[in-house]
Amino acid sequence: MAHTYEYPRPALTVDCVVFGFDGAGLQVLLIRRGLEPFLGAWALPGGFVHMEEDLEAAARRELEEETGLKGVFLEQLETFGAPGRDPRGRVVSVAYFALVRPDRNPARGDTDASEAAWFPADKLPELAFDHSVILTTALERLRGKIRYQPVGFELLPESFTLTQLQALYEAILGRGLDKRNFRKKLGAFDFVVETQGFAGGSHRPARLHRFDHDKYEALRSKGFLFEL
Amino acid sequence: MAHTYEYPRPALTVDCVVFGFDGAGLQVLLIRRGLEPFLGAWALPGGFVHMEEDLEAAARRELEEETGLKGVFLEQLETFGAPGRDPRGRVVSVAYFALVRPDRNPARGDTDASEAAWFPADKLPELAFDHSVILTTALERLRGKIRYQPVGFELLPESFTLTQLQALYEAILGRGLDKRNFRKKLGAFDFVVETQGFAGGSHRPARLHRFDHDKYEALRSKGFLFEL
DNA sequence: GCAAAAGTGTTCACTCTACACCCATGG
DNA sequence: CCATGGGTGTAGAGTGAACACTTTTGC
Repeated sequence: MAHTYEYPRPALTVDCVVFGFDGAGLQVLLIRRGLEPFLGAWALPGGFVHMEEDLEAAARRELEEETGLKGVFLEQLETFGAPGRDPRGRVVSVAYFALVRPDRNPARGDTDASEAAWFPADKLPELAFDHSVILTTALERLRGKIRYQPVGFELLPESFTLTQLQALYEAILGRGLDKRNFRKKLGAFDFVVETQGFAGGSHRPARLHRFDHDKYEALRSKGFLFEL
Repeated sequence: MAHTYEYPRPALTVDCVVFGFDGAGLQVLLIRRGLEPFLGAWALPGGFVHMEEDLEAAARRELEEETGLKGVFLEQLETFGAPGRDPRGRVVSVAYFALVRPDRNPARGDTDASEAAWFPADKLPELAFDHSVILTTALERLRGKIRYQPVGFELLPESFTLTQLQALYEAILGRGLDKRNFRKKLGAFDFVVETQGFAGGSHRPARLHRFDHDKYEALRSKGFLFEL
């Protein structure tokens, strides 16, 4: 069991593209850098991978340290390793993308620390390093993925109205959808089920629904393909 | 421009899952390891990333060094970094998948060196490290990808018969397709065009076709979605 | 009673699927 | 002339898209 590899090694980081949904538009969680380089610039949350630490675990750890988020949906996106992407030297970054429900979101409305903040996905500031590239990649992935996998539910509260769900799809896909067709298609899948609750407001209350993960898994394992 | 990061760092490698098509089934190119650990075992071609070397460049370099292949279709797959995946210590591997045309394939039928060999994708030997996991991931990705992106052409010669193309799709998707429907759908896309050539054989010659990359790009940029 | 959002069906066009026979060549 | 794979069309079912009005609630 030799201690091999006495070559110089690139440094290894993880970065997270965190998406949220505020009811109207898709949002991205950024942090303000407190260190050089790019001190004061906005950047994706992330940091160095420890020895003996799994990559996804590193992403979750950094996410919690820098934004307080835990237990979110997280999936590997792509690894960015162009020489020169970090002015300090060779740094390779494994990027993840995360989806956060608005109800378990400590950073939302966070004003005491100007360290983490949400930005509309279509109106982002300049970012440190190559983080804009990573972000664009993540957006494309999300747009592609939402069409054939039920990831959208990770951006809504546990129970939601069908109008909210439709607004989410419209925001991500960037185009309007027909209300009756949208609901008809959902009706065909039985993994979106009614709850007993209703949402309030100055108008007719909307029935709340939830995503039934077990029913979805049962269907999917039978070679079922979701498509919206 | 501090020389920061005096932490211990994981070692970084690239590994390539190389797919080929022999006219009947999907194949994977493996190499026999000449070093410990797993000496003599079959493994994915790959190796260490140099400092100052782009990740994809590293994958291409290793591919050429170990199999002689160059200029192939190559795309990043996923990064595997579980602690313990390499008995020598912490090694993180960025996996790529490659598609090679049978006509520019030096390794095919290679018998003098028992170093690289093709295996049917559904009948693989035990592999070193976690390479079986990587391979399974690559297969899933290929199956998913071929349905909405014209990657299949990267596995066929420059010009091919429609029967060959259909056989390829059937091999990857793992089910039979209707000949008339298959050809009807291709006819609707005008990026598969007739050439003047014919394939020989003891029977009626088949018209050769080719993939028109420019026409495809023109369509795709207009928001066109390929689906087979 | 009015403003605001919720909820609900039908028709038409198009796409997908199933299906069987004649054609061109080499031997 | 026969064996082998190449090449072609149609009908019926299913799916996707367009489209407008009634209901329920708070104020």
